[in-house]
Amino acid sequence: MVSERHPKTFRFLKGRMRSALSEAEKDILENLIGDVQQLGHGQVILSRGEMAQQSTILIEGFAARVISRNGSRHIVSLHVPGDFVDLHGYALRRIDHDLVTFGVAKVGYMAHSDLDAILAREPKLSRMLWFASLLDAAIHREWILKLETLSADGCLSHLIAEVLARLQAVGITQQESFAFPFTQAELADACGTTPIHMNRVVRKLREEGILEISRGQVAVLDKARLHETGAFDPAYLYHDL
Amino acid sequence: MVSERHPKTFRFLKGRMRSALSEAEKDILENLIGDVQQLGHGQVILSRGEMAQQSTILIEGFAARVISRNGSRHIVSLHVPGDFVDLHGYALRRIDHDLVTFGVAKVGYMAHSDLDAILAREPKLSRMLWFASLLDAAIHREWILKLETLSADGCLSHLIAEVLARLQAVGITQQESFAFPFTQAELADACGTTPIHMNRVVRKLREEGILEISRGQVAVLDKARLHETGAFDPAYLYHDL
DNA sequence: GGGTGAACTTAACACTTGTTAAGCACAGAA
DNA sequence: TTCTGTGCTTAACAAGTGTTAAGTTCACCC
Repeated sequence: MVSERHPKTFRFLKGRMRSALSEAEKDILENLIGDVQQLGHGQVILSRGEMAQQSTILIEGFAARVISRNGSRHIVSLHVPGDFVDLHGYALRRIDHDLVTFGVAKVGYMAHSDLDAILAREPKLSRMLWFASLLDAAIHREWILKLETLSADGCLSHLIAEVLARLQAVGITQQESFAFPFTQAELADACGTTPIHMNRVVRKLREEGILEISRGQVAVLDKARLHETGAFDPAYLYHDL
Repeated sequence: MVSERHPKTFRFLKGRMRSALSEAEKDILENLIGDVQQLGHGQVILSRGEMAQQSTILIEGFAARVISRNGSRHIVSLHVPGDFVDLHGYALRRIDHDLVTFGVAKVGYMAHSDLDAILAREPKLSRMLWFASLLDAAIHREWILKLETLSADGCLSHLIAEVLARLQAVGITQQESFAFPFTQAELADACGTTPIHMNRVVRKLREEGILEISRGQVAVLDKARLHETGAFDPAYLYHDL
């Protein structure tokens, strides 16, 4: 873990809340980030049951919310730079899952006492924080829908389409190829299937010329058909707000 | 639709936020409910794309968030009395699904302009509202987990176990039998399966003496085994907060 | 350069679930 | 009462997915 203080820019944070916040408000938020750490792959940011005194914003890399139940691991959400990965720990206190980094990641911490001050004095920022958690809930609902309606190939397509859209929204990638440090077994954990079946699905999408996944790298070869097989419509990401 | 003004008590609202709010704060919230309506079965409280000027609290009956996609309907969340069913419409403005009543329901409305006032002047209440949406997100995550891990019989068991726990938490039922106006086809919509398969599952749980579902009435015959087949642990409902 | 382990790949078979088709039970309307 | 529609039930078959068991590839370390 490498630690640094008061980094100069958080372009992701600025990028994310672009239209809704003034520069002054963005500065308030940015200055609340007291400590920044570089984490390795598979580090636990916050584990189940912990009472957090701070919340975490993901600055670089990926993170996921992982629930382990009788031996098997399941991924219930994914996070990209700019996300408050455990903002809900602020109001909920106790958290029912682990937060784990995927690949090398940089995170910033925000003390809950500072969030108290925001809630007391900055109604517009409060609403913004609230909005951030509602966006999480909207993404959860879309995951519920995809798990209810899609078969495993559609589910993987949807997942990749979502990650691409979210990365592009924060300006990390313009191309349709990006680093994505998840193994096939972990993709299976996020789609509610088995590694073996995930492998069948990966092969199928590769053979159809839609997608190429190998060694932590994803290349979207045919975005239109990816969206089609994943029934993907980005409206739920509220990128226009 | 029958309309009444300023109902005397909202025991469900009081029941839900019991420990966290003072009586004075509960009164503030309660007085914000401007209009109360009695709705019939299958009424749309709010439909996709609408820009709501108010949010809805469910006082009696059930409601669900329904997403229709190429002809088929899917249920992504269920609501019991005491829930703000579309609080997220306040911060998100545009909503990506329909809200539909199941059975006869009574709802109250809260103007967004009044919520603005709360956010500006009542930090503790603001936090409470935020908590309410985080609770929704926690329930969403549990649904994601159950859809990823459980087969259809586990999924139905989990659904029934959750509804029972939530009804008991707001003090509507002490027994393990309750009115639940959902058809097998609608239960299938909520579990991501087909009506035919839901019927197999209902029969199986009935034959095993775990559950009895008929004509909109559910009777839990063996709660321990229901929780076991549904891998149900109520911690995610945060009823202790 | 060979060994090691993790990730990936493939195959065969069993089980779960979807599909199509049909008939039954029950409540409400005429 | 009969008619009618909706919800429920069942069966047979097809498709999707889980399980078990191998084998392969690749990066990394000795």
